[in-house]
Amino acid sequence: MPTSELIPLHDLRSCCAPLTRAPISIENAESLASSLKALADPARLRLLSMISAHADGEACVCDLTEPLGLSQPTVSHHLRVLVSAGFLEREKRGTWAYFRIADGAIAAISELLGR
Amino acid sequence: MPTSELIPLHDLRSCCAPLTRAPISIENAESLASSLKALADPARLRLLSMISAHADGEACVCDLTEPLGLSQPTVSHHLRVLVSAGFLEREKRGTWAYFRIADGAIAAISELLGR
DNA sequence: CGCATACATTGACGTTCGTCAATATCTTGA
DNA sequence: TCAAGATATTGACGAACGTCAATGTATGCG
Repeated sequence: MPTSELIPLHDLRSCCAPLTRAPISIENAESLASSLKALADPARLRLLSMISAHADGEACVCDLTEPLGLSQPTVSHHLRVLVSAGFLEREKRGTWAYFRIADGAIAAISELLGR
Repeated sequence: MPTSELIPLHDLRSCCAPLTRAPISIENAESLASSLKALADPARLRLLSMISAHADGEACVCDLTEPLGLSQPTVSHHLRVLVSAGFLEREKRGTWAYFRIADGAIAAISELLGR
């Protein structure tokens, strides 16, 4: 099963109105739910937090595995989910894969929910 | 299994800093993930949207079942999840149960994520 | 009281999810 | 070219989730 690509967060943002104004469409509800689902896990929230608090705003898997307390495959899995959802960007430099927060991604969700 | 009560959203709000500043604690990550999980479902997002767009900002189960396209027990289930998470308030009037958006609930999540 | 209506609860079922051990792939350096 | 290290993928397993049919509970009305 290929990593199913989620709808880009920018598309969510372009959706008509805040959640609480007019009835959301089924398609938009599914898109937003997918994005929220990617965020709705303690390990992934901690990963986002750890990465953005890390030096230079980036971190490799090896920086994250031990402090998170999960196995390396599990960490890779969570990072992949976050990249697919558009919350992280991945850059391979040498043997290492560096992850950083995708600019504006979290703000997009935030705006969609609130006002 | 008794409806497990989630940490009140206000407590989430009081948490130290935005997600992207300092490493979030495990406890806070779990609280926030629980709240997000309650939101991360298409049916529940549509319910929130339909309720706040409904006349007087409130709706009963019977208003929601048919437009949502799910069975009455399923709708009740989703509403219970949203009430438990603090996104909805429930008021029983006669035979009907009226639901409305809990003031500031969504904004609390929104603020926690963004900026 | 007894029936109808509105909603909640229970129990079951298939699906999705989080996790790990094992293994595969890729990159660097000797 | 080979070995070592970093990351990704696969496969398996139990837990949690979304859904419904069936049933339970409570409220209002004759």
